[in-house]
Amino acid sequence: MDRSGSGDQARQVARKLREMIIAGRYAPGEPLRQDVIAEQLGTSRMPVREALRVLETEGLVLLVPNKGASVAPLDPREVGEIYEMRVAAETLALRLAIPELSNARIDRAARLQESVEAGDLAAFGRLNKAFHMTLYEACGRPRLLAHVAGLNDLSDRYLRLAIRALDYDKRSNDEHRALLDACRRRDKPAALNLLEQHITVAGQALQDWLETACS
Amino acid sequence: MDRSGSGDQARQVARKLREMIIAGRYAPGEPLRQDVIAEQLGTSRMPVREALRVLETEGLVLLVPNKGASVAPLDPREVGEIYEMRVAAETLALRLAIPELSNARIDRAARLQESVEAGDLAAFGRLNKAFHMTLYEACGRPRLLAHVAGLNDLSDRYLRLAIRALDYDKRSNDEHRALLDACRRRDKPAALNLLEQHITVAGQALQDWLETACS
DNA sequence: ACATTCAATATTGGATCCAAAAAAGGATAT
DNA sequence: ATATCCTTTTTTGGATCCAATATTGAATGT
Repeated sequence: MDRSGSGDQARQVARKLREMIIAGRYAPGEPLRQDVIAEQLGTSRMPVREALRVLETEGLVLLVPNKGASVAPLDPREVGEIYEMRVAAETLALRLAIPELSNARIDRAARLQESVEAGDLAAFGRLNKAFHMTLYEACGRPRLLAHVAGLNDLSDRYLRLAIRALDYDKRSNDEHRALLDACRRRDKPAALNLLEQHITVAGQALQDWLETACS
Repeated sequence: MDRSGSGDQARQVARKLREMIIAGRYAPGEPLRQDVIAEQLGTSRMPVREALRVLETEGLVLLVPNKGASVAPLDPREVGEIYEMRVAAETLALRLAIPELSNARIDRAARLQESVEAGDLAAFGRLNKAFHMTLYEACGRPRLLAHVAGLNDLSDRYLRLAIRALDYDKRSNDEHRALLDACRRRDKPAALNLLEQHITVAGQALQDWLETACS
């Protein structure tokens, strides 16, 4: 098959499963049978087992000895924790990024924001993440960026459920534009404030909706 | 039931390898041969392979397709990034912990600090981590705590190298006592300030020493 | 009818096997 | 002597095999 990753099917399996779980194509709590996945992806169980280990440490899969793997359940009470961590990590990333921001990068982010506003709801998660990451990437901290991306993956699973009900994207657009403006002015305090509010408010709205809707 | 041995050797292997790497018993960059480790730990290669995947996502192991695993190299330039992340994560943890801190927990931390001061240098890393985590655990955020613990593991690899040269532990003791005092007074701003300084200064000293000593 | 026990089944975890890729070593040519 | 090619060895990655554990379901007894 794909020779590009020859010698590394576990990574490919992990990537595919990760996308599927984040996109909600596997239900939370759903058991993940090794042989089923292996057959679906046309490999043996071995790469699947390694992939499941990786996804477990990423927090997307629950792995119980001798019982097997299942999609990590969604717990609305966890949303608060994830968003608290996002505020901490993303404000750090932006703080470190702003002094390094080039106009070209800001323009790139602005174009992504236009795509967000033009795109459909299905693409929102992906484009929204790309917008934020484009700004953060200027900080040049690979480990921090990986951490931010991981938190984004975790929260996207919850966001999917609420995005329609909350008009989440509408609200987000104004804040994104304001953030871009602050970045253009290289106004660090304003940008950090906007970002913190952006994330905090979004997390609060999300958690509120989940807790009322799921009960 | 006998939870200890059966059903999950991969976790045990991961735990042992993790400890070995953090303790510096494997040199940075050293290749990790699957069959060697398997024989040393009395298992087959399979649990070793799964463990290596896990340790790779934790940032302790480098895994190159078809080439094998090696202990993640130490790069002094990375120390700054890790400590920036520690400040963000640990101040968050402490901020959330302080309102929940019981006197019993503070006393427990204080006893750990006494152990730190009494213990030898070899035990410093472990006891120091236990001291901090005891305070943080009151925040009740499992994911955040796991993240903090992971960052601690990463920085301990560097700290090991410099701890003797820097009289790191001496400096640390005063700051720990001051932090305990602030916690006893439930003085959140003071505690957060002390913690931020504690981590930042330690990181700076560590990075400076590494960059001069390694060049 | 219901709970319990025990056999049958399914699924995981670990070991082994095999092929492919990389590394090591040695012969040859310049 | 050195570089290059080719063979041999080592090591990884993936598939398969087997044992141990968990789950299912049926049979039995109350």
